[in-house]
Amino acid sequence: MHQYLLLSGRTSFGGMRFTDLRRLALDIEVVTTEGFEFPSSARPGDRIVAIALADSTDFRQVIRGDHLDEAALLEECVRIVRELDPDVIEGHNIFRFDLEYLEARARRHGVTLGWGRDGSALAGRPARLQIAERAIGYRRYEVAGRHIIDTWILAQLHDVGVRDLPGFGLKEIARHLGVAAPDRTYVDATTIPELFRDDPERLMAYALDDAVETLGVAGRLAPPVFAQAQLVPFDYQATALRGAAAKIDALMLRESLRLRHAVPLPGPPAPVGGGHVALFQQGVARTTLHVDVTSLYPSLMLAHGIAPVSDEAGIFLTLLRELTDRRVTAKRLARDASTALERQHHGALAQSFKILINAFYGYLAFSTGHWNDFAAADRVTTHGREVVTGIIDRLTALGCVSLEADTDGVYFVPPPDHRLDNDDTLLEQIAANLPDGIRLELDGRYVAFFSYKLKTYALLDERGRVTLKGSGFRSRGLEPFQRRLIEEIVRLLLESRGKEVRAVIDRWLEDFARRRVPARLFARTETLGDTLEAYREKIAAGVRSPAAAYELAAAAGRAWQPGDQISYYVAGRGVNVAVNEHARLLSEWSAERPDENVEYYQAKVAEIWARFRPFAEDGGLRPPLDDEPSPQLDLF
DNA sequence: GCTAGCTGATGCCCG
DNA sequence: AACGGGCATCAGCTAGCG
Repeated sequence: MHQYLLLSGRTSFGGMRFTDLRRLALDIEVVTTEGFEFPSSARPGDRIVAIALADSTDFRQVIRGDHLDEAALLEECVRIVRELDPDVIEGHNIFRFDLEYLEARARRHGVTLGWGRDGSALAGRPARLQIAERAIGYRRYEVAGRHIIDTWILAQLHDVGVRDLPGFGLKEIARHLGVAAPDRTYVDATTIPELFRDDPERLMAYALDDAVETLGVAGRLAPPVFAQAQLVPFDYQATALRGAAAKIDALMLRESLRLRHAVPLPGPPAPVGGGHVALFQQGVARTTLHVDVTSLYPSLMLAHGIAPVSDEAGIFLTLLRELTDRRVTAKRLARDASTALERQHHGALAQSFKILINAFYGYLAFSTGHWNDFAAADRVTTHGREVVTGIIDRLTALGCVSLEADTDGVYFVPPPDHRLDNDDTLLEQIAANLPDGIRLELDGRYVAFFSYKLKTYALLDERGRVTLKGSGFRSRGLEPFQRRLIEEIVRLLLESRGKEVRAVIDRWLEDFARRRVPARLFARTETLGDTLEAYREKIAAGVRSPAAAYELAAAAGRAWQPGDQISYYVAGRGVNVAVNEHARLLSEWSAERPDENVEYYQAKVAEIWARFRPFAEDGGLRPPLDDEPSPQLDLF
C-alpha cells in the first residue's frame, strides 16, 4: 500500500507570482478520499489525502488574523505528512505555486517543513526545464524518501507530443482528458473571501474537486513516467523532470560501469543534416494515401549498425535492440491482457519504450552525452533522406502523384485506376526495393487532402473529420478566432465548397464591426521564454525588439519566470498600430467599454482571405510557385 | 516625409 | 539542456516614391 498526498489550491491567478505574501492567507483542510478508479500510479486500497490551500488577495481582511494561526497550520501539515508517510506527493502546479508558497510562509513563521522520511526539511532550489522549444523556470523541491510529482509539468510533457491541450489550468486539462469531477463545484476566484466567511463547506467542496481532478489527470499522464522509472536509473521524480537523452546517457553509463569500461568525454558539436522535406503540389486533392517508414531512424541505426564511435563495448545498439524487442512484447501483453489494470500497465510500458527508442537518434547529437557522435547522427539522416527520396521515385514510377514528403513519409494520390482493395498490392510495389530492415506502412487513407505549405496541411477522413497540421494552421501564437476561421475555411475547401469561403470572411468582418466577437477569441496567448533581466538586456543590446507580452508583464509590475503565459489583445485605432504600444491584458477588457481595435482585427481576417483566396477560387492542384505573388489585401 | 518590402528575432509546430 | 526544417508575426530598417 502506498500513501499519496495531494496538494491542491487556488492556483489560477494567470501565472501571477506572489511578491507580497502578506496579502495572502492559508487554510488547510484534510480530506481522505477513497475508492477512485485506479488514479495515477496509485493502486486501489492506497490512501489518498488532499491538503487544500485556499488563498485570496484580500483573504486577511476576512479572517482578521484571529481565526487562523498559520504557524500552527504549518506544524499541522508537518504532522500530517509524517503520520501518513506518503511515497508520492502530487499536485497541479505545486512546484511553481503551492510549495513555493508553503516554503515562504514557513520561513516567515520560523516553522521547519520537516516532511522527509528522516525528518529532514523540504528543500527547494531554482531549476530550469527544457521541453522542446519551451523553457520553464521553476523551483524544484525535493524531500528525502518521497517523490514530488507536478501534474502541470506532466501536462507540458504530454502536450509536446500531441499539442492538443486547450491550456494548462487544472480544470481545462481535466475536462479535456475526460476526468473532470462529476458535478464539480466551481468558484469565482474573486468571491473566495466571502465564500470562506459565509459558506466554507462550499469552498472545501471546491478544493476537494480540485484534488479529485488532479488525481484524474495524474491517472492519465503519470503511468508512462512511473513505468519509465522502472527502466532508467532515475527515481520517479527525476524521471518526470529529465529529458530523454539524459536517460539514454544514464542507461549507457550504468551498463558501461557494470562492464568496467572507461567512460568517454562528450565530443564537440558538428553540423547534422535534417530530414528530407518537399512540397510537390498545393491545393486540394481527393483520395490521398500516406505511407511512412516504421521507426525510420532506429531502424536505420540497427540496419546499418550506426553507433557512437566511442562505444567500444557495443552497448548502444544492444540497448536499442533490447528496448525494441521489449516494446513488441509489451504491446502484445497489453493487447492480450485480461484486466484493465494489466492492460494499462503494459500499455504504459510500451509507451515509455517507444519514447526511449525514439530518443536514441537524438542522443547521438546530444552535446553533453558521454557517447555522443555528431558524425554518426549525420549518417543516420543521410540514409533517411535516401530512403524517402527512393520512395518518392517509386511513387512517380508507379503513376502516383506525390503531394508532400516530410522526413519519413509521403502523402500522395494513387493512380486513377487504383481501388481500395488494391492498397496492399500498391504498398508492396512502393516498398519493393527498400533496404533490409526498413519497413513501409500504409498508415492513412483520406477522402481529401489540402496541401497548403510544407509541414502545413489538412486531412478529411471518410467519417467527415478534419485534422489540421502545421504551425500556420494551429499555432497558439495565432488568435483563437484565426484558428477558428482557418478551420472553417479549410473544411469548406476539403468539401469542395470553396465558393462559400467568401461568405465566412464577410461574416467575421461583420462580427468584428459589430463587436460581437468575444474577447477570448481575439486575445492572443503567448508564453514568456526569457526572464525580465534577459529581455531587458537583449533590448538594450539591440538584438531584439520590444514585444507586447513582455511589455505587459513588466508593466503589471509582477515578477514572472520562463513558462508563464500572458493573454492580451490590441486596442487603439487603425490597421498600422504598433502592437506593443497598444496591447492590453485580456483581463482588462470590459464588455461595457469594448476597446478592441476593430480595423486591426478586420485586417487579420482580410489577410486570411488573401492567403486562402487562390484555393477558394480554384479547387484543384498546382505545383507550388517559386516566388509567390504578394497577397493583395484589397477586399473589394 | 511616407510606405512597401526586406531582414532578423521570436514563438510555435512537424516528424 | 535530443535534432533540423518550416511558417506566421512583429519591429526596425531602407530603397524608392511623391
